[in-house]
Amino acid sequence: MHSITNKKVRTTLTAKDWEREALEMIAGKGISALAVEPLAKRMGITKGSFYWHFTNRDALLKQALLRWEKHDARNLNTALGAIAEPRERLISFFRRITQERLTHDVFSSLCAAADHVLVEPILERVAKRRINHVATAYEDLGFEPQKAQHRARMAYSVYLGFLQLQRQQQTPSITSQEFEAYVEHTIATLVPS
Amino acid sequence: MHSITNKKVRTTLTAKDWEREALEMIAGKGISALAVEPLAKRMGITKGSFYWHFTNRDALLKQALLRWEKHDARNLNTALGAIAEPRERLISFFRRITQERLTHDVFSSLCAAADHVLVEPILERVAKRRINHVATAYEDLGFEPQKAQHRARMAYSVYLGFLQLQRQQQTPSITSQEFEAYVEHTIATLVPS
DNA sequence: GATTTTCCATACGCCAGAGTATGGAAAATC
DNA sequence: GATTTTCCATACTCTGGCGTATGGAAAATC
Repeated sequence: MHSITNKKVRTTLTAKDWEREALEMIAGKGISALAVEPLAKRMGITKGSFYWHFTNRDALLKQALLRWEKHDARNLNTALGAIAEPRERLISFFRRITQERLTHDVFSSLCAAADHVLVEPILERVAKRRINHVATAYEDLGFEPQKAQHRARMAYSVYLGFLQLQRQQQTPSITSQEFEAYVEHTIATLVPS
Repeated sequence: MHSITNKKVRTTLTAKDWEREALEMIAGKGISALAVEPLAKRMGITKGSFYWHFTNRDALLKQALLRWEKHDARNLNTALGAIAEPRERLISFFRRITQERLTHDVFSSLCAAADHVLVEPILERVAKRRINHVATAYEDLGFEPQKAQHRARMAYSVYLGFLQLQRQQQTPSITSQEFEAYVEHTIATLVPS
């Protein structure tokens, strides 16, 4: 009944498989490209399967987004929450821009569809979570709560703006030293030494 | 032959009229909603007219985008280039975020479609133009060219991030004093006194 | 081993939007 | 005032994606 989670062996698909593939699709082509027939083709299967696992397209989207959000929240707490030194915590937050390809590509695609009914609440929660995370780091650095909140929102804006520029290819090559210099500059002006 | 540019009188439409309406549509519903039949309906007319003025949908989009870009470039030079004091020039740049509804709504919609083939080059040129504008302001403030460029890119990122947050309704009400405090904070950290 | 349940293939109907074809009215031109 | 151009309406076709209906094979259950 339950599928064997082996590779190579063609086994029956689960809803989780569809959600994973959906996120891949979103990361690559954006949420508007998340169509069930093309998705099925990518998985070497037909629609028939999909509509057995999900009631409709939005159901898949909803589930996939929730899965992504959980992953992101967990990510924030483990990878970043563990760092004690607040300055390091902030820097690591910005460094993460270049890590975790899939997760960030999905996020970038979601930002591009911020007005979508199913996407908006996700982005809202994620933003609140992340900004608060950064804000506490600033508080640990001695900022008063209000200032910390402002600075955090601003830092997060820089992050969002960076993603935007990345999508328009206005960002210097990610490996170049020019990019490194830029990152150094923004860190220097955003987190006080 | 040429239509009378009077109001009230139902006159024949021009390509310019279509472009204007297209920009309104883009500002309101995004570029993916720029469909010719709905657009025609909004103008109280039918497709037949459209395909007389344009060869296809992309032709309209292209023209509308070019028109918008020109307006934006002109806007940058007149409204902002006139300000002598560099600090004021920068501040005014950020203030403009809340001005010029239509122009900015269009820009916001374009950012959401940054990966579109026709949109990307526009955003690229506009970004380069705006960032350079800000960079020279920073240079006038005494920044060395490299630092000025970095700071400008960062400032522009803040602007883009703000637009993003605005699209996800994560921005405090535009009229509230909380918002004013936030703006003051970002200005304070972005432009040195 | 017969039956039920799980999972998927195939074949449909439906709809929105793109683009085409054609005709016709009104205005401009002669 | 006859003719040509402009500009638009109407009526199609075509495509892609959504969702449904139904049948069938394989696996699980009895």
